[in-house]
Amino acid sequence: MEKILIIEDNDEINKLLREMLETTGYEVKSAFSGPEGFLYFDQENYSLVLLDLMLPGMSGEEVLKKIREKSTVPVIVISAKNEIESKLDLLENGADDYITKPFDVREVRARIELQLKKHGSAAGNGNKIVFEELVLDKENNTLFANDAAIPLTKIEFSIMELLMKHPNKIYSKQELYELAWEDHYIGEDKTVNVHISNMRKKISEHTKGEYIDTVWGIGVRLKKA
Amino acid sequence: MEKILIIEDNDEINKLLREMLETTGYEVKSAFSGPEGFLYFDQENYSLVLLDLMLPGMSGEEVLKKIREKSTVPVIVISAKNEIESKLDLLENGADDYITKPFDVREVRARIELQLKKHGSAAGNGNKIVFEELVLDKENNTLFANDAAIPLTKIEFSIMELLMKHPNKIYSKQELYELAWEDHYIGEDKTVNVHISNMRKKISEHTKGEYIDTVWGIGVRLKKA
DNA sequence: TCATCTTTATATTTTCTTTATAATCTCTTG
DNA sequence: CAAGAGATTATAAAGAAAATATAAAGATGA
Repeated sequence: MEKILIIEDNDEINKLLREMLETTGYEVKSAFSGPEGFLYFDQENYSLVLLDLMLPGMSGEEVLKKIREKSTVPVIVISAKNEIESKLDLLENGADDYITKPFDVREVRARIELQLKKHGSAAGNGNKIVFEELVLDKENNTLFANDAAIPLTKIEFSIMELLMKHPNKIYSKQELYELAWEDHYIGEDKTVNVHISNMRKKISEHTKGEYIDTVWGIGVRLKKA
Repeated sequence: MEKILIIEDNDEINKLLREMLETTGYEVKSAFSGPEGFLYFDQENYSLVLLDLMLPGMSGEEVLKKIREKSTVPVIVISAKNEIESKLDLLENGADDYITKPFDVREVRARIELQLKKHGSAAGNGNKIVFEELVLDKENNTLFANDAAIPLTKIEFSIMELLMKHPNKIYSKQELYELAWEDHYIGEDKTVNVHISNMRKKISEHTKGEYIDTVWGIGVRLKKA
């Protein structure tokens, strides 16, 4: 099912959109401030984001910018007529469409469906984890780096899944071993090292920066280049 | 250091409170909607919560109720005079104190300090230690000085952790050696000196004052510049 | 057999310790 | 109170040790 994120601080409008979308058959998450919205966005994969411009905590423009640093998910901006007119450059700054208040819910629905179709419904649904240039696809045991498919073996996938689920968290080799192998650690970090090394080699053929970062004496983590 | 959570959707008021509290020496997290606030609350341990009543997404009353299902953390409600008068029963519903808008920041501070003292400041919290400009993050083995990340090695981290856990306490080199190395002291203070020196160098690139202070003939301690 | 995983062996990198020398402080003494 | 000896600490740089990287050979299992 397609998941849609609504970031809108006005309770009534938020609720209105939410009910319309849920009736239509989407799964909906509501956020009521800029930071809250971005937080949800960062935690899960959404098929589309509805974004108000006037938000407490962080403006819609900022939210859009931060989303665009990470993802190409369709974003539809919603805002008052006068706000949007001065900000038509939003479309250049990463928004895919915009809707002015007051709006007709049917129009909103139509534009959402258009965007979803346009974006090929292929994008971020269910079982994919995204981090910067990397997309881990659970269905195929495959890692995509800038759309280049990198096949991973079972253990490689387990390790990568852990790293990508919690980027920036440092995993000791022991943790990786126990979690990826589901076995007890017996002082064998060498094997882990080999897998890491192999993955680095594969990944770096398709990316600019390095992603698997060694923290000497502690472990490894996923980190932006 | 005490961490305080502000849940207030008005950007200006949020900022005002935040700046006042940070100046006073608290670590502050700002939320701008009800759900966002509760989410933060659920993720970390805070010593105190400042809660507005009129919030998008979830009312202050609801937030308070959900907080009380989980915690006895002191909550100070902030709201407009007329709102609060009709809701004096808040104090019965879990709030520890209330402040009416417009407020004097000094009064807010006084009430916060009162609540913290009352509550014994006991709350065992997460994995960051803060001292002045410095934040030691256990997750990343990293020291932040004014938000600049300073990577520490394993031993450096151990030493810094000790110093930051008990600022102003003087550690002899022997103590540092035995605690950081988990080994017995064999008359070698030179190594400790080198590590201290290296850390000072790294830190001073990002801070104004010196933090690691030598007490001649006794040892070293963490001390504000 | 084939692909994957593990082990082995060696190279590389980073960190830790030692060494050597300079700078700083304390305390004595005139 | 100033000067200087002796002790303590600071720092740079070299050497030793530890941790990790990688290639390639061997083991395992469908």
